Amino acid sequence: MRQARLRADCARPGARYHLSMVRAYDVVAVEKKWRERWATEGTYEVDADDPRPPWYVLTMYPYPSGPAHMGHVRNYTFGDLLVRHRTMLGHAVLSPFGFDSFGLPAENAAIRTGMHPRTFTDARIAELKESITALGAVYDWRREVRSHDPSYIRWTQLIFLRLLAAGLAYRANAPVNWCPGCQTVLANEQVLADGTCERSGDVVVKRDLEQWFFRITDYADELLAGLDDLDWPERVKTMQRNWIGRSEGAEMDLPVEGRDGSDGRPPLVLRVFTTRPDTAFGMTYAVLAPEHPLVDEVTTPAQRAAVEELRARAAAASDIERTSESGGASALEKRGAFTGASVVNPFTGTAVPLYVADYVLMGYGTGAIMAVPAEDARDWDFAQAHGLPVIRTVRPPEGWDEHGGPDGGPGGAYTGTGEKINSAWLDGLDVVTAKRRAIEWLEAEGKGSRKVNYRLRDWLVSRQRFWGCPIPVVTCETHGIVPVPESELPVLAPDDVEFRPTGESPLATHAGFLNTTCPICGGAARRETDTMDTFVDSSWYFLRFCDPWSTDRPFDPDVVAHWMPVDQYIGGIEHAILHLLYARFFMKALGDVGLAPAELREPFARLFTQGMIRMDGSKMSKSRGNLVAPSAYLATVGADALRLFHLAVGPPADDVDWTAQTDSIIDGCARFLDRVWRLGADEVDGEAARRTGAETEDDVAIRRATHRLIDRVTRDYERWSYNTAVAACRELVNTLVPYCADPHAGVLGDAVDTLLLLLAPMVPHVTAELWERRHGDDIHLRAWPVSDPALSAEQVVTMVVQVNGKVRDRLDVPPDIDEAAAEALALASPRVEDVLGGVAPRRVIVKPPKLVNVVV
RNA sequence: GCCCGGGUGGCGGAAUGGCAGACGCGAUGGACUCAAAAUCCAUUGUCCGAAAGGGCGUGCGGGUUCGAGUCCCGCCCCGGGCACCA
Repeated sequence: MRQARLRADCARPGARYHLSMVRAYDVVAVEKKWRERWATEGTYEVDADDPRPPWYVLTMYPYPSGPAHMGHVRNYTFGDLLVRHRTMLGHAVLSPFGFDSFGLPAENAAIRTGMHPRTFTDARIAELKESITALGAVYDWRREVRSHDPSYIRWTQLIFLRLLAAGLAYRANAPVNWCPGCQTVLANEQVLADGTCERSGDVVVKRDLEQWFFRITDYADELLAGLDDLDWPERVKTMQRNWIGRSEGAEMDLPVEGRDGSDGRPPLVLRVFTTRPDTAFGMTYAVLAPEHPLVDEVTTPAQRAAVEELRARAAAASDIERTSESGGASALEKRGAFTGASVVNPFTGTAVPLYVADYVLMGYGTGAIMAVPAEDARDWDFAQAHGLPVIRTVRPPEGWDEHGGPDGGPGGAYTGTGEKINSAWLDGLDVVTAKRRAIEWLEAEGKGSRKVNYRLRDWLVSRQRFWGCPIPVVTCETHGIVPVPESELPVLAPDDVEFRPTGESPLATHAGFLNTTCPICGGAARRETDTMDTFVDSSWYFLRFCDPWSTDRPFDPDVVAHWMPVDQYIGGIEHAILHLLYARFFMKALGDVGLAPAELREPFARLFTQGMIRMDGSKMSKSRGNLVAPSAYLATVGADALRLFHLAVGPPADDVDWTAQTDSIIDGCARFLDRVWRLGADEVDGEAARRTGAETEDDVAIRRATHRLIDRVTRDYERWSYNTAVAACRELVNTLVPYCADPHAGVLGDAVDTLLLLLAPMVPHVTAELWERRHGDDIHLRAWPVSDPALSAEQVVTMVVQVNGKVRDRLDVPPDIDEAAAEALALASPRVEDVLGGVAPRRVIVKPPKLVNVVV
């Protein structure tokens, strides 16, 4: 092996990477050997009756888009490292893998090529599986799941039916987001802030359609409260909190003037939601959303034309136009029209004008507001534009009207705290108290009540696509919507389908699929042609992984209770809201319908979001066409070096820039592994005969360095600081190489063994090979090393001596030196005496054993 | 506009309020070689100095402290999220 000279040119045409180094060992052969070993020996297959304590590591299952790219490599390297590390720590580690295999790309490919999405998808899965395995990532492949597998579809459909039975799934007509590119509706979560589709980038339009929803809003409070106890990145939790958007306030009724019922017409009241009931005395007008059902009713003939024009414009405008044209500070762009009607302020009995304006949204609260320009910036802008009065109900800070505004200009709405004014019986109170009193008054008078509102909407799950899990219901002429009996699941899409360029789902026109019979009466019925959002599949796959063999239910709750929650979940920040919120909802809902353990409320105890790979300033992705294929690296430097690169380059949570320098850094990783190889295989050039017997001072220093390394690396693994763990290992190697000139056999052997154990989770192949040569057994079944405190403790430390905060001397001292000795030693330093020049210290700060600071 | 991150050598990055720049990449010089590759050794923030040594340095301006990359206040720049949610 010493003579092995691998001239590894990059064989693939177009690959960027070219290795010109001569390697110390046959990387490709070694890595292949161990990959096969792990697979045939089932090293990482575990069962629920394993006596070791369970530990569940999960990396988000991928959409199978073909061979792995660098983002996958990075992702699965972190996950695999944890699996191997936890195993060495003595856990039974559940490490499953699967594929999120429903989705639009396969259907688009079918439209393009005529190939059935299943054929296409299975081919992509084979490629991805192959390249993930080539990284040396280990999984319990017996547990593999694929969303599109009939044995998975069956349970996804059963879950749907149970949710339907529990009232957590329902069908409703609603204004929905329609993506013309994807030819389907989207959930709110799948529409980006600029009003485009997160998948296709097309501008999403509003349509009224009958759709299926999951009642996620029933869980809004629990989804919010549950976040507090999760060991997740704060930023992800904040994003979920904002998305749920809980706000407390009150609803109250504003009687429409002249519509008290005395003229025979039914009485008319306008219900509004506000978070600031304390400001009601400052209401100077009210506003309806353009889509509000009362608009027609209240608009006077004189105003009808203007109101109609506004509504037409609002309806035509997409959300982007509506926000971009009128967003921002400019008051004049707030578009609205007077209805001609007035509403009565229940607090004052005063009538104020009622407007229609597009800055009020039908989808939130009641779609109508009381407007208080003095204490709301949007109302202020609108009031300015329409010449409406302002009544302050909170005393603004001194000088607010002169310089309280932006850039010290004139102040506008004041939304802060302060003393209530102009508010009758609320005057003199603070805002919080006034808010409470106002609500109490509303409830006592029967004019309103406390109300909590959420930004969160129910989850729209139906998709007008073919390549998804069919929704298992039929529509019967007499019985309406009827669930398919559970015994008849799964409902599978037919194979003999034709994909049209229009993008229309073939299910909608396939007579054999469409025509069926009603499970209740046996009469003619029509199948539901919508399929489920693929986020439904990914909302429970981690539960199926626990018990993928279950044939009578999706999974055994007891087995799930054994493994769940996932101890460490790893994935991209892009799922901060979508997948992670849906999966949390599913965990709660499945518990409540009796499928999952009821007490298991949260699926993922810890979450880590790794950084993405950027190239030329943008995310490396297939759609941007800037992928760097790992294959060229795997065939040359090998998986270990590529893994090491991702671990060493920086903190795992940070983004990585793929630059012209990157290949050199990867070469450096390969170089390091070569050095480890030479140490482990006793091939260090010029290595002398090894001593035995008594250990010298230098030998003990190596022992100490080895044990300190155990402490450092162990701590770094715990805090996800792999870059510093790698750096620490490199330091030891840098120390060991010169030490090999005159090594003590036992000391060197222990040092190298320790190094291999610490590196094993990071670079599993090369460490396994060296360990086998040295000891004959499998390093990955060995225990994680533990340091000897007597050896890992520092023997001498460098004490810094400062004069006025500037370092003037460094002294070697024992780590347990006391204050008096440290001070005496510092003051006796010739260099310190020199700088002091006879001046007596004014004060001496002593922090043994690290520092003495002499102040003059 | 609001809410989070972040700004440290040529580059990626280290640093429980206590030696700024660990480790690596790149660069420079040297050993080995006919030569190259690989390998090994040394140097590498910046300025002054032959050297010893010293000055200056963590986006900018203040502050707290014996001592600040780290804590506080006010800015600037970069990245991300949210954005008429009443």
